[in-house]
Amino acid sequence: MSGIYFYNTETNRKEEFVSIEPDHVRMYTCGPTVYDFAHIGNYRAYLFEDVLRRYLKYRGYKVTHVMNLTDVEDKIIRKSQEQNCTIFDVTKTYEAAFFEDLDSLCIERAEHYPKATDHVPEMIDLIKKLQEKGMTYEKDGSIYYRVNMFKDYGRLSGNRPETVQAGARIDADEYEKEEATDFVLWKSRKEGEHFWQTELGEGRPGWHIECSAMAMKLLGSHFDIHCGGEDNIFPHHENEIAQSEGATGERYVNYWLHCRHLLVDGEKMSKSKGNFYTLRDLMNKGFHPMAIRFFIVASHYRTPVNLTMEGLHAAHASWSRIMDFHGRLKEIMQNDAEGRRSDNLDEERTQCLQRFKEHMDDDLDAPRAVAAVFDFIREANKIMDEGPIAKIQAQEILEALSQIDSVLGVIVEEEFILDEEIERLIQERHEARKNKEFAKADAIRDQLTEQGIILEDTRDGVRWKRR
RNA sequence: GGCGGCGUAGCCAAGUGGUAAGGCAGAGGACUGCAAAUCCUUUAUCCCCCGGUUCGAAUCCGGGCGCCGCCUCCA
Repeated sequence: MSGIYFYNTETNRKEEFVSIEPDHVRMYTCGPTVYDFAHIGNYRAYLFEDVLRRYLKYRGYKVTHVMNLTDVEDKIIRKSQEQNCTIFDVTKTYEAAFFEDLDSLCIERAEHYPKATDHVPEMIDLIKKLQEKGMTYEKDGSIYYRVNMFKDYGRLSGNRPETVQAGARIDADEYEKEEATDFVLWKSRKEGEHFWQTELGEGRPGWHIECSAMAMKLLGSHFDIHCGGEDNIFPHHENEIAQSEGATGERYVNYWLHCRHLLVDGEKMSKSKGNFYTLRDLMNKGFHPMAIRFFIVASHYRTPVNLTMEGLHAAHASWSRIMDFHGRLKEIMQNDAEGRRSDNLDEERTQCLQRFKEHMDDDLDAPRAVAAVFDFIREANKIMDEGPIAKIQAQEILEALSQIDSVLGVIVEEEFILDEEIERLIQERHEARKNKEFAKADAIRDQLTEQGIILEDTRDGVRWKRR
């Protein structure tokens, strides 16, 4: 059987994935800077990574996944100064919000969420290693990485140091460095800023160093996969390679996977354009988090996704189709009647699972994998329309669906109870229908629809679901 | 200026040499008291444009046009 293929940013090719340790994948993904609520574009990256880790598990790997939390950085410091509080007061709020959002989106927890502020000693060690190798220089108490000392610089992004300088914007950093491409490893203390007292002096770490230090601490100096949004390719990940490999002399990461940005109405999200959405904003507009998840998860991670309200509505409809199918099977399981077994259905189920795997193996081609699921749903519905199927078969399909959903993560098993008032209305409508008082029955149905409860009359009685 | 990516129906989106998946929306039909759900039929003579290679290209090559991202701390 063929293996899994991923598009590696470093080689610009799809490559067969081979883990360093058999059956175990070690991956690092760049997490949020907890200075504000994350927006839906940020979650695209986390959702892509979630599907990646879920799929690796689906394919039998044990996954050790590390996602960092950047909790010391310019914007955090600025906010703490404005609000006259510590950086920790700022970060704890948004960190909590971040985890709440992960739960809303059914994003699985990574194995580790290291924070930068907890790993200053590790960063210091790494910087010292680079110093010993003569790859750094100091200016006014700050320490810089000398990019020219790393001959492989530019391997990932294709930006060679000499071309970066050509047309790049003028360095806006307040710190002094020799070459435009050099970057700061350690920032000397500034008045009013949070700082650490260390053997490198008083100051705080630069941004890139935290990922190298924490990744290598938790995953080793050479691991399998590193992910992030496309904007991380340069300079962040390029610099991570330079730091890590510069210090260890070993290869840092085998596969670099990056997702494209999520656009809003064709444009990059920004506060000034007013097209900036947090997950909470979209939920307040009435979108179910699973519809939002489906919208993103069913797109290909290497294609820019354009978020529109129309698109979200379509995603909700598609997701409902899956949920309806799931509900239909659950209902069969609960019915007393026993149906017949359909060989065709077995065939369709097997084929669906096979196609799902085949497409996900091909660089996580979710659009095609999802199409296979819809094909199956249509065929299965057709067979079930012809007559009841055997319970055991419904059970098998539910199991297949659950396997697929262990990757997509969009099926919610909510066993919620209707409150008495609604229960009473449904009963009242039932009576009205029996007496052919259709106007009254329809009025009740409309009323419940407004409350988000949809009624469907079937041969076996009324069925209800949430919008 | 440098690096990378994209351009397929009303919308979203697959397809990288063999004659256009899938979802949403729309239209018609079956079912229904009416709906909903479900099923059936239907919706691109054609894949941004122009050349070229080929028996054959949306798919490869060359040249345009348009759009997006990155180029120092934004996923």
